[in-house]
Amino acid sequence: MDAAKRAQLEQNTRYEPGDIEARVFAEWMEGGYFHPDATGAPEENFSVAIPPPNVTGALHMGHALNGSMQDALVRLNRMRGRNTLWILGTDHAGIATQAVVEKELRAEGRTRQELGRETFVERVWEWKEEYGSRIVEQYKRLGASCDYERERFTLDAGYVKAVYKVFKQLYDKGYIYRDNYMVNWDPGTRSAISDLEVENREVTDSLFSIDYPVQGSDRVLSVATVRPETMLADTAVAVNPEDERYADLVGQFCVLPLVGRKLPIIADAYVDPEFGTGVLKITPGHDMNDFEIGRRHGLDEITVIGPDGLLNGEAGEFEGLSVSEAQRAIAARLRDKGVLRDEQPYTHAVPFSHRSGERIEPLISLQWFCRMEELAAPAIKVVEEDEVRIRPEQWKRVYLNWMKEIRPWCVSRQLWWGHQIPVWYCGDCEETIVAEVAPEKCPACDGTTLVQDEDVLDTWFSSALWPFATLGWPDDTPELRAFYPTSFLTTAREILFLWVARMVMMGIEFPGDIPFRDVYVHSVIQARDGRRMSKSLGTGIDPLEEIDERGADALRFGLLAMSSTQDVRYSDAKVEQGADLANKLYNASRLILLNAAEVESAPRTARLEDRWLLSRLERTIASVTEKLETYDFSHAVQEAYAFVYGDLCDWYLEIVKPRLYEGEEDVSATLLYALERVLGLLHPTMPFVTEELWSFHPARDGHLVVHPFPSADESLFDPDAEDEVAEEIALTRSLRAWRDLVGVPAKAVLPAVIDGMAPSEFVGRLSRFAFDGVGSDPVASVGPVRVLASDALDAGAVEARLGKRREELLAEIERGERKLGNKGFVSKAPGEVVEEERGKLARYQKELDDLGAG
RNA sequence: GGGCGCGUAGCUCAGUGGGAGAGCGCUCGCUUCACACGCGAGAGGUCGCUGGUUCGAAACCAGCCGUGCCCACCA
Repeated sequence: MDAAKRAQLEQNTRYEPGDIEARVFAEWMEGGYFHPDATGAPEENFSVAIPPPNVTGALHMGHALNGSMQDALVRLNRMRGRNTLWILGTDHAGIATQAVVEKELRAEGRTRQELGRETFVERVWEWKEEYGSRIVEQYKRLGASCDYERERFTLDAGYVKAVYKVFKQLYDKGYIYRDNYMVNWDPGTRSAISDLEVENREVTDSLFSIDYPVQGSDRVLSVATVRPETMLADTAVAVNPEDERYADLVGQFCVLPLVGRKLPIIADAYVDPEFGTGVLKITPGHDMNDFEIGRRHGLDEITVIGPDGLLNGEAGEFEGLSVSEAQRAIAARLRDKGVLRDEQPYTHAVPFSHRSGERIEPLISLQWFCRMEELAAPAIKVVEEDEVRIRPEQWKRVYLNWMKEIRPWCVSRQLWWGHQIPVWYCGDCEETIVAEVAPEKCPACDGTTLVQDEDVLDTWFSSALWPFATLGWPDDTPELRAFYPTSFLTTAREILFLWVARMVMMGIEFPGDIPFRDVYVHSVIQARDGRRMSKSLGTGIDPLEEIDERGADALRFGLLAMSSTQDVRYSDAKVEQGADLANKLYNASRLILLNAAEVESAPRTARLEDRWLLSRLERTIASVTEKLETYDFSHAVQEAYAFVYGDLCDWYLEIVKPRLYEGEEDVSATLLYALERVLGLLHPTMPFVTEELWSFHPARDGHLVVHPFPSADESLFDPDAEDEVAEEIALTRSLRAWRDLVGVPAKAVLPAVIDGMAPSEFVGRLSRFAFDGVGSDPVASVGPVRVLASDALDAGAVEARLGKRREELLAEIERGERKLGNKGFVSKAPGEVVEEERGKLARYQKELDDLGAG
């Protein structure tokens, strides 16, 4: 350590992450540590594809947690010498990004329609160029060791190539098809959205009962509906085939009130005879179930609600009304006609758009779909057989249940921002051409009036290719050969279906191998009050503010420590704990580095206390490492914390201070060794402070980021030393507690004698007892220690403490005797448990005897 | 309607068959020459309720109460 660095350590008594983090990160980037060569095989390499954040986004706590977990494993493996690649990039996020830019346009008083498609898309690209890199910069603040030189975007040229190739191949296999089908229409974005983008909310509507007269009869069928406005599109009335009440009417007709249309009365098992009157009006144009019933029975499909959410020309006099206006108007008309039999409040689940928040309008429209059964089959198999391991285990079942009931995926979106569907229609001969690149002319008629499909693909269609498209697929790139399949994926459970499942399917279908070996589904960090962290609720906590305030290491430690298999509330205390740990490491390092003799960092085992520390250290390394490897981040970091605070700082450093100040070589070597290993152990989770401290370490031969990760040295495990020192520590604590409870002045050194073998020197020093046996009569016992009378002792307090201890012991002895007096316990409990109980009883009995009768 | 969780110290959470733990907060004592973002000590819990299994239950089983999330085509 040169003089300047030494002065730096001497002067600053606190760890200040602010400037250090930026400097250390710059050193990593300069060193090129995050940019591996594309060499080696995937089995020996380590690679991760980051869940790509939306370009519209800013780093939120979900990213920060997810990033902390990935970085911990990426750094661990990089330190282990594996060729390690962490790919990052952003997602074009069709709807979300288009919405942001449209909002900007609105503020200028313009619309995207005024601009036209081409200009609008250019405008979104400009927006992306200006703001799209913000989130990547924010990942750097977190310390994420991604390969920033291999950044990808789901709309960059190579990616488009991959998407088009996939579309074409799926089309050629017959999986992708175009059909008039009922979709979830979002009037807010005026686009179809997939089932997964729909969220159901509890809503209280009115349940109307409307009388439909049976033709040529005076009977009426009363039907219940929450959507009378769709009755204009009714094309049948259905009853359950088993329902005897209506058996005679099946095959006859009703008359649709207000419209006068003849509606066949059909029988379909979907109808629940128990619900309402057991009669269901069928509106194939505006209800998902009715649509399916309609297709089964060959019913007409009438559309009365347009894509704008307004009633169309089919609605006659109601044309132009909004859905809710139409509902009121129609209900009023039905009331006038005396056919509105009943109206009741009714609470049920109603689909809403996850995107716009508007109520979904099921509409029939011409869309592109992808059938999923064939793609799902192998994706089910690999998870069932644990080739792809989903952890925690419960999410494996959730994945499989969903996959086994998979439905066709509506992949087209009526947007402008995204991958425009690679389908062209010939204006001359009506040929449909699906191609990976825009065709020059129609292959059927050589016509050149080709028009590309207006729609774009669902954003998740391109995200599904992420793990391999980012590595250069479909080209046979060195990256693909070296890093695919990737090693693992961390994700929030909300995108298990939306993204993870689809990556598995596409990975198997295209590059021909699973996209990752392990999927770890992490918990969700909620706001401090237990609500969802969300921008719109105002409950979000900004990771960048936390980093500014307490440092990236503190935030990373905090997030990992609070993470769990269940959702948890954000805990400032855990982040604070991380900041405290960084400061503790810094100060422990100061103590060691400024005082150690000039020796080589190495374990020295001549002395008991050193063997104890080394054994504790190596066990901690083994345990923390094992927890990191099994995604148990929370216990990993908390265990490391406990070692640093407890074993290392509270005990070992206090025990060896005299030796350290003397510049003794054994303790210097051991401390340098322990520090080196602790910094390495903590580097994956707290990279900045550990890298910074490493820069002061005499053993340093390069950056810690590529220093070998410590591997537990079992030859240093020493159970005897651990037991022996643990006992001495326990004795020290009892002595300190006794002093405190008896109210001995803090500085007073109490004379005492001790039974049996003399304990280590530190017991007396750290408890401020002098075991030299001079003084008067013993006045109290603490374990094997006889405290002698002295001026510092208050006789009354000593007596009170003695009495209290006696009571405690009597209670313990009673408990032990009761337990050992239980015949069932003695005969059925394992022998060692019984023995342990006997031992405890004997110890308590002895302590009581030593205290005297009082 | 189905599925999955959760209910442990004032707060946030660990603990999954042998004497209740951590961090924060609280109380008391320490300006001890690494750190007052510190050190030492302590108080605080019939482990949601009721039954059951067991020599032994916070943990396993059943029921109930409370609470959260996911999935779902009963109008």
